Amino acid sequence: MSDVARAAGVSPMTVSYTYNRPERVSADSRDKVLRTAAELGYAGPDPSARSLRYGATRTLGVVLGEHLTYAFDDPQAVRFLAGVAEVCAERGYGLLIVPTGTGDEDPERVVSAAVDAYIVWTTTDDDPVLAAACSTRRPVVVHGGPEREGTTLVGIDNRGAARAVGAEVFATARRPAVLSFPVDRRRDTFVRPGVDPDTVAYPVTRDRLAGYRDAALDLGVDWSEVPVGVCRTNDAAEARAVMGRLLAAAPDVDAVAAMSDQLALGALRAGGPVRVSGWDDADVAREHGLTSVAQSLREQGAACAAAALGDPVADHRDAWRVVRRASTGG
Amino acid sequence: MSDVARAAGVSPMTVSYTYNRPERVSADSRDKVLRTAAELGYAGPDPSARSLRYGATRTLGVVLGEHLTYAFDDPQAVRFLAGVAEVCAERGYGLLIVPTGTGDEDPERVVSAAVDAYIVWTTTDDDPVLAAACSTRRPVVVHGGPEREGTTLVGIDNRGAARAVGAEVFATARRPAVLSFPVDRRRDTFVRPGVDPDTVAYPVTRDRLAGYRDAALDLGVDWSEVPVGVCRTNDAAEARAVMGRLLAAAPDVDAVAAMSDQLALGALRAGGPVRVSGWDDADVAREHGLTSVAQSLREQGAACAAAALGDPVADHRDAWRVVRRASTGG
DNA sequence: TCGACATTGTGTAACGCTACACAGATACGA
DNA sequence: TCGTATCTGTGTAGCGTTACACAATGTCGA
Repeated sequence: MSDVARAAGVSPMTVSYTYNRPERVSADSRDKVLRTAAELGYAGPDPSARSLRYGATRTLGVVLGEHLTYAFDDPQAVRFLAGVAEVCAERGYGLLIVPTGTGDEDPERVVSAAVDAYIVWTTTDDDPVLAAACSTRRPVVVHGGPEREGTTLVGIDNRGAARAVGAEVFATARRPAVLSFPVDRRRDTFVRPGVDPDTVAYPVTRDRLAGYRDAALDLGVDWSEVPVGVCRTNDAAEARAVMGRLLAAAPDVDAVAAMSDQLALGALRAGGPVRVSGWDDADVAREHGLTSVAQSLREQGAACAAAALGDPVADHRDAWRVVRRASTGG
Repeated sequence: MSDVARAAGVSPMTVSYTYNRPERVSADSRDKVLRTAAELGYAGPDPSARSLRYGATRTLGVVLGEHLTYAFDDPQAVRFLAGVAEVCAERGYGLLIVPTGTGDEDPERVVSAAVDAYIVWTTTDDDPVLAAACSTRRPVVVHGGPEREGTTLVGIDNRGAARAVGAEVFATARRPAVLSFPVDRRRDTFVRPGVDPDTVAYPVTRDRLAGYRDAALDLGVDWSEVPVGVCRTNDAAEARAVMGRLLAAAPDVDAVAAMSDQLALGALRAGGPVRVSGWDDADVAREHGLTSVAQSLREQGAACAAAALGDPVADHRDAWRVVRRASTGG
């Protein structure tokens, strides 16, 4: 910048004003500065220096959990991101996907991201990256959970919703079952009856599991007899395989509550149970006549972004409803 | 930082070394510094200042085109992003989605993003944002096109691929048709016969259209008789509607080459033509037995990221193949 | 002719950090 | 006892910018 100033025969401040407050500078100097800048290949103030000076970066950081790679494969996460991106674009904020690799590296690294606030996608209670984000004293908005002092939480009442859809899908069942997201950071797949919600590290998964258990108890079903199939990723093909194992272990299962439409689709394809419910009411649910818990992740993403930027956010706890379709008898 | 230094009774440099070269500092001072930092709520060096000092941000910028919102709705773009994200996560780079709104605002704003390099998703020849990115003198990698002096281009030979799949889908057809992406930034939808590829502003769309025309000419079909349906977004529902209009105008159409599997799916659902081909070989193509041009956008995303970071990249021009399925007679 | 006021340009200082060169202390073999 | 090497801490300078206060000019009405 000082080169440009020298070459144009003005002071650096004039150059600065040319870019930031063009009206503060005479048309003459402005033209001269811009011409000189073009000649010298100067493309405007350096963003890092500017952020340093301003104390703000006009960028939101999104932490997508320990496996960034899964995030883009998960249509839910993508819809959520779309909501965040929408608000960012509107306000001219950048959207930084914070690099988190295998989860083994130093979580403090996340704080080396130049952002004004963090949005954290559903994670575990003990996620070190969440802790690191909080330690920066920048605003932190968490989607789904965990709830944490000093952060804003955006999400629905997963337990209540699970109970409601569970009542629907388990209604006439003799042997209900559940298809679940991972229960801890190791993301093992397994099938086991009566998984205790309290042992689940992801708050969202924990709440949904507890809600399904509520529904089972409401119907007088012994939870310890309810097989739970845990899938590593939110993927229909994997869910189908896990469902196969579940049916091998408990062939009389005739109803499955799944934590996503993708998992539910896998259950349908495994060809076993009569009644199936999903979650999120994605296109795929509509196409396959799947009973599902409708919620707008896009809206929640937008709400997270707005909250991160300091706007007051509406309570989303009741922003869900059960959509009944053929997969639970219409 | 200087506060911490003062409180811990050491110099700022010692604090700096504590974070950046812990081994350069005695265990005593290190502990003292970290303890003091924790007390004062100091969470490590400020990223902006650090970038300024280093002259690098360890962040890659991705420009998703004039309508950020569409990008996340487009499964192709998402897969591409997944590839970029993968490389970023591996190397500890952040991935910044550069805010581009309606396209009306000052394109120079993109250069106000603190990134080390830009990756530009398929855009038009005259995209002002691309120009702005180039003017920063930071490395620019373009996916798909346009080709531009001083930038790296990653992408397949769209014309060749379109010609090949066109030969397949048009083979026994009496009246071929095309379902296309938008032809310019206005993104109008329309149906018109013989759209001239040279009038198309998006290089990728232009090349594919030219390839389809090549295929038509190879079969002795008069291009000016070939109806082209242009869709605003990469969405099956919209494609179905456009296909309906196309069939209304030309009911004898019996083969459709579509520029994506989503568009092809829309064509299938419109229930008209016998032969249909898609593009990208997504899950949806496999499920519906759709002949498609297979290419790995994820790999191309990864290649773009690698190129942006200065790695030499393999040529992707021939990284495609036609997958024949039932939709063109097996 | 003078002061009040608007317009335009400039210098200083600071944003928070780290490369570099150097200083003091300690250890060790000769 | 001395020189040399190693370890640890510090000061300076500068990365590129902009807020702020001020100076230099021009404009205008009284």
